[in-house]
Amino acid sequence: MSDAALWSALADPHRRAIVALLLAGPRPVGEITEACGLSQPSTSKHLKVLREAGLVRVRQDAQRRVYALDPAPIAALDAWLAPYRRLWNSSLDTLGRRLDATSDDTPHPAPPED
Amino acid sequence: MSDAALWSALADPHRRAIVALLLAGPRPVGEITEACGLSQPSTSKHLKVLREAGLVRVRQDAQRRVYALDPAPIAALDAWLAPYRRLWNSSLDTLGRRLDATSDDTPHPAPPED
DNA sequence: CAGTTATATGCCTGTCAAGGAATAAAGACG
DNA sequence: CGTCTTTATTCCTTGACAGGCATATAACTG
Repeated sequence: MSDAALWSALADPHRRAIVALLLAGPRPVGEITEACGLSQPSTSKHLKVLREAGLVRVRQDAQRRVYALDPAPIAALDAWLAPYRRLWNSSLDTLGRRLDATSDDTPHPAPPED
Repeated sequence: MSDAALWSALADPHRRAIVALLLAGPRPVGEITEACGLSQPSTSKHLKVLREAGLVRVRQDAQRRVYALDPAPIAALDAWLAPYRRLWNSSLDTLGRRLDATSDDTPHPAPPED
């Protein structure tokens, strides 16, 4: 529940690396271990945290356990920062100029899309 | 710099509370202290972390220090989760949780794309 | 200047999380 | 059944961090 688990899970750089790796597709623990340069027990522990935060799901394949990303909690993150997104959108607008112009929202659809 | 500072700053619930409070507008330390039910030194320390993560800026007003949200780092967060957002958008599509059987050499071809 | 308000810092302590080594558990396979 | 493989768990140690208290710093006031 608590996005507390979500935040603290993603607070760790190794865990973010795992999540980023799983973005490319499901992986068994061994591959995650190697790709992230972690020890096997460490990987298992991190995966446990991610699992309990709901960020990953496991599928068992023989002795292997294939971990896959569950994007739902990240959607929660997205929801969390939604209010802030509005804020920085407007602050991009009024970068150096503070015009108390008319309340006519200038629809400035110039997305600096990179 | 490193979003490491950003993540670890936001990992703390009190700090998230402060950030959420500042979303409504700039506040001096005293108000933040009271609104979040923190002690004054604790508030100052949290604000220091937020400051070093670039999440807040200070403006000095007599003896008071008015803290305001800086939305830029949150934009970085948004950029971070952009790839995942695509993922959960598409997973909304495939509601019926189909776990792909990528065991041996499943070529993993065309998704049923209806 | 002394005194007062508002905020920041230092020190100390308890707590919690991470990493490493060893080991357990579960499945495959001769 | 014994063994190998893959992953999870336990124990232990260490380091980081938050909280509380006292105190320092800065700015205003008289």
